[in-house]
Amino acid sequence: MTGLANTNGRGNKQALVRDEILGRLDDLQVGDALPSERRLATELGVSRPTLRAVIDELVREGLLLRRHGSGTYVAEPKIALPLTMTSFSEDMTRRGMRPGSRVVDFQCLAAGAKLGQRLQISPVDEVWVITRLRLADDETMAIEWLHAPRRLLGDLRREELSDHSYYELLRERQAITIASGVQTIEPTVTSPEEAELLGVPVHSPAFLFERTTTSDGGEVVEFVRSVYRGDRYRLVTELRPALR
Amino acid sequence: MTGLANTNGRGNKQALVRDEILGRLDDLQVGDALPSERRLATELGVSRPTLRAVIDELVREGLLLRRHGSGTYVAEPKIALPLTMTSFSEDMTRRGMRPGSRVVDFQCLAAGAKLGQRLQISPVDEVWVITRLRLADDETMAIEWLHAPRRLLGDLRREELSDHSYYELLRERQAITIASGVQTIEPTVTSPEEAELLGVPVHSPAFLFERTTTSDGGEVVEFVRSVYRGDRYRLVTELRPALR
DNA sequence: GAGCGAAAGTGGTCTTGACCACTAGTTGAC
DNA sequence: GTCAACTAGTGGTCAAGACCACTTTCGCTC
Repeated sequence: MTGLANTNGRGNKQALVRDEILGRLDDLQVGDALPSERRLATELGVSRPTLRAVIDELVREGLLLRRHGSGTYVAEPKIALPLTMTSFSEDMTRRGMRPGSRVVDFQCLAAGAKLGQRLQISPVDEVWVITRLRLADDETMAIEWLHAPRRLLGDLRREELSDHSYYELLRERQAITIASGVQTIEPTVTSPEEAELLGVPVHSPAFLFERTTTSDGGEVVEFVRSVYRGDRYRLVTELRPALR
Repeated sequence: MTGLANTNGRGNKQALVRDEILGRLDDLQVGDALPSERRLATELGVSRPTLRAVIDELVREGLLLRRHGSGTYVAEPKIALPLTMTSFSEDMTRRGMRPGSRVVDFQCLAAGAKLGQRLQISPVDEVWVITRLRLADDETMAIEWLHAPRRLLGDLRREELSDHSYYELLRERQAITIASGVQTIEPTVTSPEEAELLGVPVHSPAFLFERTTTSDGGEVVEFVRSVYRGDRYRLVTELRPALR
């Protein structure tokens, strides 16, 4: 899935160490201990402060946890919590800001196992992956990666993306109407690639949104992953009467 | 407002430096430059890596921004974005987890200017400030600071807080019914105090919730500030038909 | 076998120093 | 007045090292 890599070719030692540690995490269970910092630093050929900086990141991201005097351990996964939301453009307009959107990349790929599962298609089926920036008053506020089964859109030209929303294209081409969806929101920190696109420092607090949307015929029509700047964003919820 | 301090008496150099910089920020405008790192380090009597660690935090929190080769500047404030939400206990129960709540502190204070404004009372009016932990299966998931005008609750005993929700107390004592509210959600990182209460490392990603709730008579009955663990939480939204 | 103290191991904090990469300001030539 | 080159300033990355504080393990004694 594009947008997830945290080593965007800069190849500095921190990035390389991070890759290495993430690779090792694949082979570990929750609760397993990593080698000690001194040992890992030696093994990976970096200084201990450099290693610690990377482990600091992974701890902040909830992947690792440290215990003073004991060790560094693989952390436990997350819990879900529900709520609802309106669209970016609508919100920006309501705030007297001019919403904008810019496609920075789009390509067609085989779905693969994970994305195939999310979209409920075969892993070999093709998927459009569209990378867009969401702007308000010409400032980048969010990055969005839209994944849509190719069979729903057929061949696609960049101009079509600029001139129409995905939902409009679905309606026009396939007579498909959006019915419902599920979205998750997590706090995160920006990767180097995300930081560059958003114009913020690396490892800044941010919102990570992931949304799976279903048509009224019951099929999954998109999976969207977005990163919203935490320095320029907060969510506001209108609370309903008879709060529990 | 309790819970905001990020130096909980540990008094290490990073905490002291952080206080000092935050103090200086009070006198600066958005866009103003801080003194250079080398200069600040000398002025504050710390090493440059130590200073940088603190500035890293403040950058992550969206208070400062750095430009390579240019300087460190006061960052711009945030934008709002709306949505809605259900209660902690309800969610935990739905997930097959046992919700719990524990009062760790409660005291009566004069509101002060800021809190007075939020609660629409005089700054000299008294306010109950109740600090609670929210637990699921005996693990702390969130910290909550409830601020309520004293005149709504009168004198309060700890057992009353444990045996009743605030809303029940309002109904019983004042015949007040909750009508609506506004809540904001931001990504943040945990302070040392919050980290200790939550049992997570300092500067871990977390959700910061702030909620102001109004009765059907139109008066503000509470201001609540909560920090939810980002490593054990994500928000899930059910999206409505006809997404815009 | 249990308990206690010491040692060894762990993470946490800080310093000094070096060097890289970027930006902004200054100066000189045209 | 403009432009290019240079310099000085900025942040960014990394290393080596020391020492503190906590936890775990081991060895010895009872």
